Amino acid sequence: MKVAQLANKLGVSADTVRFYTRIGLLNPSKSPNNGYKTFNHKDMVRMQFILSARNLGFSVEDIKVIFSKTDLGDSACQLVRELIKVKLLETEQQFNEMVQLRSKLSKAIQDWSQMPDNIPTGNMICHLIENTNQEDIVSEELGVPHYVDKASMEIK
Amino acid sequence: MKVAQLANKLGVSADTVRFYTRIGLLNPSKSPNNGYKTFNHKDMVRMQFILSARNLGFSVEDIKVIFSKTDLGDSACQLVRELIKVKLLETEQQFNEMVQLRSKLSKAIQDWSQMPDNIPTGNMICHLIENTNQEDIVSEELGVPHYVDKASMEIK
DNA sequence: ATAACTCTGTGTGTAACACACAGCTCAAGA
DNA sequence: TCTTGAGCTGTGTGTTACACACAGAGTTAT
Repeated sequence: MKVAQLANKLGVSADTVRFYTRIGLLNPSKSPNNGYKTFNHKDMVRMQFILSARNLGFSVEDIKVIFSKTDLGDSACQLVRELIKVKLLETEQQFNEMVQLRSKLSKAIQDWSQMPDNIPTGNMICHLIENTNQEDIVSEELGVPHYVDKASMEIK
Repeated sequence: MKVAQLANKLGVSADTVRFYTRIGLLNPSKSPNNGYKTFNHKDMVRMQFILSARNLGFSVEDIKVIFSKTDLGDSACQLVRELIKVKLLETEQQFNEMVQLRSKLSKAIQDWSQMPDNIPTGNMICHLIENTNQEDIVSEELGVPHYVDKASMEIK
């Protein structure tokens, strides 16, 4: 199999396949006559693994570390279990940030619909943004963030 | 005010101030004797605006566009209102992806705790990851994604 | 043979900074 | 006055996971 064939088969771009090869995640053999990369079944399994892991949020670096074990014949299961726990924590954090940002945005859209269009002055560039943030600071100081979506905090 | 003074005052790094200057968001004057950047009150207002806008999720590019209006003395309010609507849509999308990822991760952690540590074979690198994704594909085909957190879909 | 297409490696761009570095400036102490 | 140490400067590179561009070589169909 050549680059484009593997890429089509797995629904990714040829550039993606080249990228993973370039950084050493894939090691296809090279055709002796034209130098083209040649992928066999094991390479495809490897590529599928990469895509599955990326799908679960593993970074390319994570995958490198995983391969460094499995390429020695060792099980990566324990490592994978540890990595995914870290991933979940990171995701939780990002999730919370998204919730806050989302609330902030929708509140801003509401509030701003009532406010006039002001022209910039020496102290104020766009009062919508500048005043919005004033409020945020006050809220944070009081420990009462706006519009926190409690229901979305639990994992199901 | 010099770089570090402004940075300290607003709680960011000196590199951040230099970065915004480098890309043209800030235009401090230069001290004629030593070439140091010199920030006045207007520069500080500008920097505060940048930080507030970034806080609301505006990109540096967005801010450039906003300044291109306000620097001509025009109101940016309407533009800002439009930009934030786009931002909210993007955030919604990312939020949904986070929810799905989070569910996927926590489900994987649960499922994997029961599964053995296998050694890689020619067709399987880490059965945890490879089997997990099989399930995902099935779910998507059936249109029944795992563990979607309905409560977190509404904006409050 | 020629056109039309695919493949190759390599280099650059993306977002928003962080970090490094060589060299200049400056205030203070000995 | 000299030195020391801190702070400043611009510029270059690294970060993530690819996408895109490009010149040149290989392949396929007519």
